[in-house]
Amino acid sequence: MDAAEQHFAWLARSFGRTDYLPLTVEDLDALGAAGEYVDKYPGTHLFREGEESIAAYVVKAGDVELYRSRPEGDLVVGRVGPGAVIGDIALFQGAPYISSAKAVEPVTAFRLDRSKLLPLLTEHPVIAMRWLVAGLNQLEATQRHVIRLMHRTVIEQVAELILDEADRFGEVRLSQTSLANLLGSTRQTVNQALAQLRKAGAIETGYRVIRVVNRDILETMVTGSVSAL
Amino acid sequence: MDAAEQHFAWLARSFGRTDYLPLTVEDLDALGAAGEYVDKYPGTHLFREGEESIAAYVVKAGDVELYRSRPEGDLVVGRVGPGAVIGDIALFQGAPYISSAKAVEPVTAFRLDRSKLLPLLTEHPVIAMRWLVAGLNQLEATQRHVIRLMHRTVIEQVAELILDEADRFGEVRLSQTSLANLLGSTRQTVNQALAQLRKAGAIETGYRVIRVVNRDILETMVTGSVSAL
DNA sequence: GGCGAATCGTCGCCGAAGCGACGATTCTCC
DNA sequence: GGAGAATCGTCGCTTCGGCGACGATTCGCC
Repeated sequence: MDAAEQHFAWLARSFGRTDYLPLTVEDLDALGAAGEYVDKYPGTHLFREGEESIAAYVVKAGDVELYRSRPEGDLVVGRVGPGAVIGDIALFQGAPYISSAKAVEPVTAFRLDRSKLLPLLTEHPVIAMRWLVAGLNQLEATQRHVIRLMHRTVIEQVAELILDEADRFGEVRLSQTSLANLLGSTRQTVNQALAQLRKAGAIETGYRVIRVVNRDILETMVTGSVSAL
Repeated sequence: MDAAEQHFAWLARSFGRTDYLPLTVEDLDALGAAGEYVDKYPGTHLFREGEESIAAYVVKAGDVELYRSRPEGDLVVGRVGPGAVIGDIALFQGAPYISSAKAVEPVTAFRLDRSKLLPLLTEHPVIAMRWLVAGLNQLEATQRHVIRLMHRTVIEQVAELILDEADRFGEVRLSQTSLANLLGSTRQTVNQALAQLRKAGAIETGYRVIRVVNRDILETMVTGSVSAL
């Protein structure tokens, strides 16, 4: 295992990961040579809506929020973590970025410029297919997002989001305002839902943190099939 | 131009169409040889949620409705037309179909089996990239769907949907029930919105048809940036 | 330790929309 | 052309949630 392989091994593990599409060392080398790492502090942008699309990014660490600006306020269309590819839609359409990407944590991403990306994908079909799989995964997540938003009360949405976002300590480190943005709701309404869940003994709330106390209660709040992927 | 090329020329025109990814005759031949045409009557399924994913489809003609079943009722996650690729998410994930696909008009689609698809994409990078572009277009449409649904009154949603779906005669041939499903709303509420638009002189309504009378009024109903792609 | 900014907790009001109900209209098919 | 199914038009009731407001709590930083 040479240096490059080790350096980019995370790409092989997380980016469009599938068992039937192994990345060779040559693929990884080519990928690594076609871009460079960028670090972003929380609150800074990888790109903004309306800018000319010149690069796509593969997220290595940290969460990125994708949102679109509307006259009435920003609208979060997704929140993605390691392994996700962003900015590629606009890139392949040859159009300006259709959403803004903001780091919500310290983010490390791998940046691929348009000029180098197209030849790379043409010459390395496996990378193109990995990219495809990553895009389709994102599509699936967005469809789930739609489902989560439709025909459900805020308390159901909140319960499901907490189950999804809780880390291994059962904690969700988000302000209630961010939570509300993710659900397309308001802080006040989300707060009321949290109050109900708190009274039911399902969670505890604190400053920028929600702790899961009783997972079962949360799961029963989510009507219908919880694990119906 | 030989027979095969002519026969599959629609693929080159509609499927993940981009200027920088021309399909060669060999590409088209390979694509044509890897699958077969299927015809579906309105109301019949191309595949159903939960079934093992064995094939993906490229729609040639007609509209297909993608929906997921929930205990509370079906939820339409998208409606796609010619050029769209469906069923590929599950296929590449190696998981059961995550949504059902139902023909809402007479549909002709090109069916590609899993076993033939993977080698095809690996050997024809341009096809893989076209596929990728098609997937990303779908992702973009789904994001727009999210935006259309969030923080908007039903009348705004209805106005926008009518503008999107109207054919060249300014007619939308959908029952109000289907329309409501597309928007995740109810028939009654949609009907009320249509009544308002009718009183405003923007549309006329009939049995399974809505005629656009005054496009400008509709556009002013859609708050914010109409053409902000 | 103190000060300003961010976040949380909670009201009350009101418009939007889901839901059930019922009759009128239109289509389809025999 | 007639029967049954599908669709449309419209009420009224009720709940959900957006919105403004205000005070309490917590955090970061000097």
